[in-house]
Amino acid sequence: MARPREFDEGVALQAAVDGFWSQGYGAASTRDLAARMGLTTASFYNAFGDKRGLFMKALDQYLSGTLSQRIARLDQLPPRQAVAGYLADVVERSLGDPQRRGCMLINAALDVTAQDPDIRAEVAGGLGEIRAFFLRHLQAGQADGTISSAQPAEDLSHLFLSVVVAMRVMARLHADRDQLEGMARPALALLGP
Amino acid sequence: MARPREFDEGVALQAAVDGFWSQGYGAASTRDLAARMGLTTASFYNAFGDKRGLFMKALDQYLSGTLSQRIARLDQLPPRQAVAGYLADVVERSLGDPQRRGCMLINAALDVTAQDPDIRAEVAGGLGEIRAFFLRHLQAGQADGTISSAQPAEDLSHLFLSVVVAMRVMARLHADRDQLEGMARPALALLGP
DNA sequence: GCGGTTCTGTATCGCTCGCTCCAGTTAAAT
DNA sequence: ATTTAACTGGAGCGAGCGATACAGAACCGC
Repeated sequence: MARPREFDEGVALQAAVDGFWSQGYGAASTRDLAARMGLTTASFYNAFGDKRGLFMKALDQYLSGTLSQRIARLDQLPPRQAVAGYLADVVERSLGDPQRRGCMLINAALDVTAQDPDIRAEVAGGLGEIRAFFLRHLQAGQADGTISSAQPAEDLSHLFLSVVVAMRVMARLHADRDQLEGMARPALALLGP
Repeated sequence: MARPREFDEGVALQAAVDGFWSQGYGAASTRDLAARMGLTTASFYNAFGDKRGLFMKALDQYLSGTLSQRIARLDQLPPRQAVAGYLADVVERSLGDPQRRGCMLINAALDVTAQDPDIRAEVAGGLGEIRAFFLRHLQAGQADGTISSAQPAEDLSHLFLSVVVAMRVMARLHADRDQLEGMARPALALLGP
């Protein structure tokens, strides 16, 4: 019936993720985003609505890509290794990015976008997924005795989430490996011998 | 020699702190800031140079006000109470702010301003002060036996900093008391009985 | 190959941004 | 009282912003 798109929506969206990730919502201009995505202004607005809509789609893509993939991979491990593995993964990702962009989800939490209820809900949902991952494995580990039950799994899951969040913030400030691993060590000590 | 200022620099600067705090660096326009501060554009630039300069002065004011005062107050307490008191203080401040602005210092860490080396250094310095506070009291507590020495004070100080950072991030997402105190409880458990 | 529909490319729109300029005002120094 | 230097008020600069308009190009079903 009509002329087909000349670009791949998924590829373009990933370029938008990169743009928002490294520049933040406010600082990423629609012109720059469109250029990164290889689109003209018209195609940009035609395909993605407006800047806010694009951001929400980009956040979706980030969550269902980076985050969900990591969780799925670590879910295969025994509880204790899954928990420790998540922290180790965050350290490596943080140190491995020369741009020190941190985590798009956590960056968004402190961005102005957090004043937008829809976006705030999506960010809170993403962080909730991370906490649910920790809670799931902490409970499993406490059930099979590989993780100490001295602290409630609920509380521990909050603590592990807070370590992840803080690592990502510190990573943006060019924290080194000692600082990041220093955060993780005492938290992991709570899991018991 | 000349006409004196009609405004108080400290009062105006505090208004700028509020503006940057609630809106962030990028989203706070010079027009809005000047209006909050009760200044015309000319006086604004005359007195504070430019937006970036104002932000750095505002960050200074925030650090030497809010942060240093809290540290000075808690330094009077015994080590264990000082550490626990800091966390309790952050919880109350976070929940007590109806705007949920979090902490200006930590907001700045994830703002675009963090790409500016000078600002990043100042933010890192502020966070370093918080960690130094924890380290000081953790070491004192380990020395007098009121705090467990099972974990190195260095590592613990990183963990407590990460709890503070994460609390402030979560506060912006309207986290409730359970979440914030859930982060604190296991961390405090590491201090021993 | 033709009609209809959706795409692309470019030229803007109206607005706000950070910042500057300058005439006019004020008050200390002489 | 005059000079002089700093401050005030407000207009306005160029640039960039998010978003739109519209003409033409490309493809599908027929």
